[in-house]
Amino acid sequence: MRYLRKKITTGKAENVARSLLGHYLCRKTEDGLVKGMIVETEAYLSKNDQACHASRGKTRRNETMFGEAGKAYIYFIYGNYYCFNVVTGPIGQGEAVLVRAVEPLEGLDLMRERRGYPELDRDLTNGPGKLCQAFAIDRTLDGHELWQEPLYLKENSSINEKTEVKATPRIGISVATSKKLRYIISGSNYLSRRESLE
DNA sequence: GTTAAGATCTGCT
DNA sequence: GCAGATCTTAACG
Repeated sequence: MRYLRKKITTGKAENVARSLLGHYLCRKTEDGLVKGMIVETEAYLSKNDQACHASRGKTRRNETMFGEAGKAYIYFIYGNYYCFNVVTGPIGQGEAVLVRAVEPLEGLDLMRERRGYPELDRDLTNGPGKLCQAFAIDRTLDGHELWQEPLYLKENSSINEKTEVKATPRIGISVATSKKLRYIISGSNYLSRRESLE
């Protein structure tokens, strides 16, 4: 298994959001390795997207969003939680993909410890704040290059060609709610919301 | 300096 | 299904 080719994280956020599904997110700390498969993402565009942090220009918080594709954009929200994004656009563009949920694969015990031993394994990582807790991701990793340790993307060379991807409205935003920029692996048991019938 | 809102989660009903 | 916790950020004065 190799590191994810950098070009997969480069391009229009909608396309990258779709492409990242099924690949792996890995996190190494001195406590060990944690690994999960990406099952849910959201695209945040730079233009005509009021929900995107970059839509009102560069600030100290969002400046990595305007940086190089393949870097991590991490921000703190609601007084308690971090959200993890992959920057996708060329320098100056301001687009990114929010990783909302992964399926836990390795380091389950470490995730349980960090998450306070939830009853169900899917509660380890089925939400942007939860997966950051399980993966020990915080602002110190903002701007980190995702093709090297200790936080990196790895290729899944055996993604099922028949994997069904669905696009739905994004979650938790109050503007631009009609755009279908949330992408999920249909049928996954590790999504942040139960798949609705559409 | 002050204030209001936020790409969420948890626990309770 | 819904309200409360919690505090950083950015917009405004």
